[in-house]
Amino acid sequence: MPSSTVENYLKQIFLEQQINGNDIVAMGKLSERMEVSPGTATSMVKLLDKSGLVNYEPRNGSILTNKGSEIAIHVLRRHRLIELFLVKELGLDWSEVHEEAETLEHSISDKVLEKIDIKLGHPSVDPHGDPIPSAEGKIERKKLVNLADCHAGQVARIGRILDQNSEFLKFINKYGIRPGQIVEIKDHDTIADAVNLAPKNNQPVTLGMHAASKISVEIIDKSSKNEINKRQSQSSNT
Amino acid sequence: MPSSTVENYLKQIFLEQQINGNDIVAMGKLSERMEVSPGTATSMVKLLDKSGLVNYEPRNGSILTNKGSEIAIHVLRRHRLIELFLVKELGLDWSEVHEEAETLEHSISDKVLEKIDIKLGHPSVDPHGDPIPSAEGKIERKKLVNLADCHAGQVARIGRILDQNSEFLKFINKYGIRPGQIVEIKDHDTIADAVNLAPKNNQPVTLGMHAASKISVEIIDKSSKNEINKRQSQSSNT
DNA sequence: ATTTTTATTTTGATTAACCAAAATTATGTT
DNA sequence: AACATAATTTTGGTTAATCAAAATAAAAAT
Repeated sequence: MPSSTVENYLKQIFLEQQINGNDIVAMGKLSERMEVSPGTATSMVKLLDKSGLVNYEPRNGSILTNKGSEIAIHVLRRHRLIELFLVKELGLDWSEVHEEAETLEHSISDKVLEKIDIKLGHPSVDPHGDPIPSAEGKIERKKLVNLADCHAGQVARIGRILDQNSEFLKFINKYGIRPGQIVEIKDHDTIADAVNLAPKNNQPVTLGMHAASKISVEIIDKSSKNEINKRQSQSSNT
Repeated sequence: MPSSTVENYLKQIFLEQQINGNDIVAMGKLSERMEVSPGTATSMVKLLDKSGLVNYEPRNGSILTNKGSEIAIHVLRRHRLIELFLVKELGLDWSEVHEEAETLEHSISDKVLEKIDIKLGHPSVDPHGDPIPSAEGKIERKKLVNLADCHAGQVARIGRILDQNSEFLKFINKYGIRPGQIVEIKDHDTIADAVNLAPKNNQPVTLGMHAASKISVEIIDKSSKNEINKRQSQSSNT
């Protein structure tokens, strides 16, 4: 049974792989994510390699094995189900559940986890819009696009909020912008550096491009002129 | 912030004090409860003494300070609220929640704990009938009596089940014997070495004296069989 | 009052995680 | 190519929690 430290290393490697296209993860990046000294990360990764959880290439970095990946995904499942549970069942604010889940993800048994999963009706996304892996480890991956790259006339579903900042979350939530919500892009003005969007059943709201770039969406209706989406939507946290 | 190891030491000392009349706890007893070698317990207790959580008398034993007691009670509150939550909200069986709570009691934040407390309606006993300390650390202490010492005609509320054995719990549960349940003692026969009791809305059951001694109750009506008992309202706590 | 038994403490070692700082190797720049 | 910079690994050391086995002290039995 992996310690919670080991689980965290695997999780961080996994998350980093997610945004770098499954490339090998540099020791610097890992030690930064884990908030430990580089030397510590090195010796840890050697141990993980020895137990067959990562492949470690000295002077280069490390990448998860299947076994390591499985564990990481399971941790992520726990984390995200717990987050949703805390919001939906216990009424915590979505801005505060991340920290809570950070510790609970290592102490909840599979038995309790599955009860939670049932109670929530086998949900597929957590309160930040991050996908919840299935019990079998499958992650439903949607092609998300940055809101700042959308065009006027498009209809989209809010996917993920990339900024976990509590103030930001409260702000957008107030205007009806939250994962799952359908919105229509009313206007995208490069000169004004702003996007105007109307969440269904809500007043339209105008966001500056910087704020818009913290929100990634899934395009439902491409009905406007077609262009290439350049900005990548990346996940910041779990 | 005390480590979960420290929390466990304090909890075990507290529990042992409870049953030995707040006397000093011998190192042997502690090391046995903690399932560590005697030497380990000794060195740990020295540290606890240094941090003002216990008073350690070499060659004699240790006893909690107020500070240590406060922490122990808080851990117990967490443990018991979690147990009840797992049974009531997530539908786990009361025979399996003890183990789960054993780890969760160290990782749940006070914020989440209070949400759970609210959701459960500030309960005062856990699924085994053990009292749940209040947020302020008060423990409601009822005068409980052994079922084996009750007399025919008495009406009592099941208090605690002293045997955590899963089979036993399942058995008595099947016959409606569980904490909070009101029962009437129909017969107490020393010769037959048995007690016959009728849980409200259930068939009467006969228990051998040994089994009966694993159940402690709170006497509600001391009247012997010469009086008509008026029913009082009961809570539907399970 | 000795001896034996039991309880407790000490000693020396181990393991998982960590750090700081020195040594090494790659990378980038002139 | 030679030097400077950045990333990585090594080295030596720390802390919390543990154990086994030796040493000591207290309690019980003879």
